[in-house]
Amino acid sequence: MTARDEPVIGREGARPKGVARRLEILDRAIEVFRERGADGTSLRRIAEAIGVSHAALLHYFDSREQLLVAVYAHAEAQRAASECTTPPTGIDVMVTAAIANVEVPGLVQLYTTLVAASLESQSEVGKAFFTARFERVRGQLTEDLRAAQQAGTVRDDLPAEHLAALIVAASDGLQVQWLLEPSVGLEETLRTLGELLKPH
Amino acid sequence: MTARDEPVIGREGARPKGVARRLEILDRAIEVFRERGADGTSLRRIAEAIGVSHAALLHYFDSREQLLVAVYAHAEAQRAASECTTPPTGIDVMVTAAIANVEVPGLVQLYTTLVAASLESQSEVGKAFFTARFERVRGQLTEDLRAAQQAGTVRDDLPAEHLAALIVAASDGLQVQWLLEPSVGLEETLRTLGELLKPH
DNA sequence: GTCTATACTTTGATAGAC
DNA sequence: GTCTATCAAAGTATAGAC
Repeated sequence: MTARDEPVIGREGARPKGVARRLEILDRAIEVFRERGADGTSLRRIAEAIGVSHAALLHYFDSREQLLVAVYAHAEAQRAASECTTPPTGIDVMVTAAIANVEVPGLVQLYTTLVAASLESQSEVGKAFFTARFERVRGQLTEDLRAAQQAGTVRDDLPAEHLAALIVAASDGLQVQWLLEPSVGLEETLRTLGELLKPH
Repeated sequence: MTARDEPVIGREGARPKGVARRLEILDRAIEVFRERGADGTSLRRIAEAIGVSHAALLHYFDSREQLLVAVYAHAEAQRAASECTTPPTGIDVMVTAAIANVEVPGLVQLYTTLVAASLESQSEVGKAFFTARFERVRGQLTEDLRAAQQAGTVRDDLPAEHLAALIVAASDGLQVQWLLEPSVGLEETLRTLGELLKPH
């Protein structure tokens, strides 16, 4: 996935100038999250850190949730773009992604918060974004796993779709457990999942 | 786990009468969640549904988060108490628990929201509750798995602690994926995880 | 001990001026 | 395109009635 594929979250009919300013705001917002985490991320605090009014942010994003989703999507796209070489096996992708996520605690916190918010019935953008994201990640992982099954590196007696969903779920869930209790051992536990997937 | 073991979330020095009223409030709050989900669960809405002022709720609970954590803890304890017979194998426990959870969407939503909130640095009660809960569930599951490993029903070439953390993470993560996209197949995927755990 | 009334502060969101 | 002004709602805290 390259940055070119990044879906534009927010105003659809944005002008080029507006798009540039939007990206500028997103970049600065990501910096804010990296520095201070995802704790006091009200519209006013973000706006203050960027140097504009909170109403200005709502000029580019229809709601606070839309801004936060755009921030997460942008950060994810940036990280994906920085990885030029895509590792072959699916489990390694998730391991390295989880490790990279956890090195920026604010992002995991933001991700978890947004996923939880997307479960609420009011959430429109969040539900759409994460539904699509889960489907995309599971789909990609399923392909990788199927190839690995044919190559003989992953056991082929279980459906790849299930394994893909399990990997995503385990990765998400372990990151949360690790944030609450670092002794869980994120990397080792994910590698144990990798062992589980190997053929007999 | 019986209801007797339920930790008292909230005021420590509560009198018997206060405890009774507290439980009454919790019972009614759970009803509210069952009926309307966890969408518009502000203190004022909950209070209105119960028939008291929102300030009255804060007489029994120090904060909104404390009330919500108590609601979840109470609902979990109720459900645990209703299961008299504890299934032997660890994976089945998680499967049935996940199925039961998902039948009350509001509870999963509440759980996910509270876990996300507990990651914030301000969260005190939430962080304490979920850290303890994860440790307790992982510990119990680790014991079950170790017994199953010695009985030969679970492969013993991988550490039980890792498997326990994986089961919890997969269960939590899959419930979220299922809520966003029911076609994921919560039960089947969890049973596939059970297959992964079987010895060669 | 229990609860209502009330006020304070912050929040997301909107409207309109420049 | 950006701001100020303003609003309604929310969490929180206090005072006092019973």
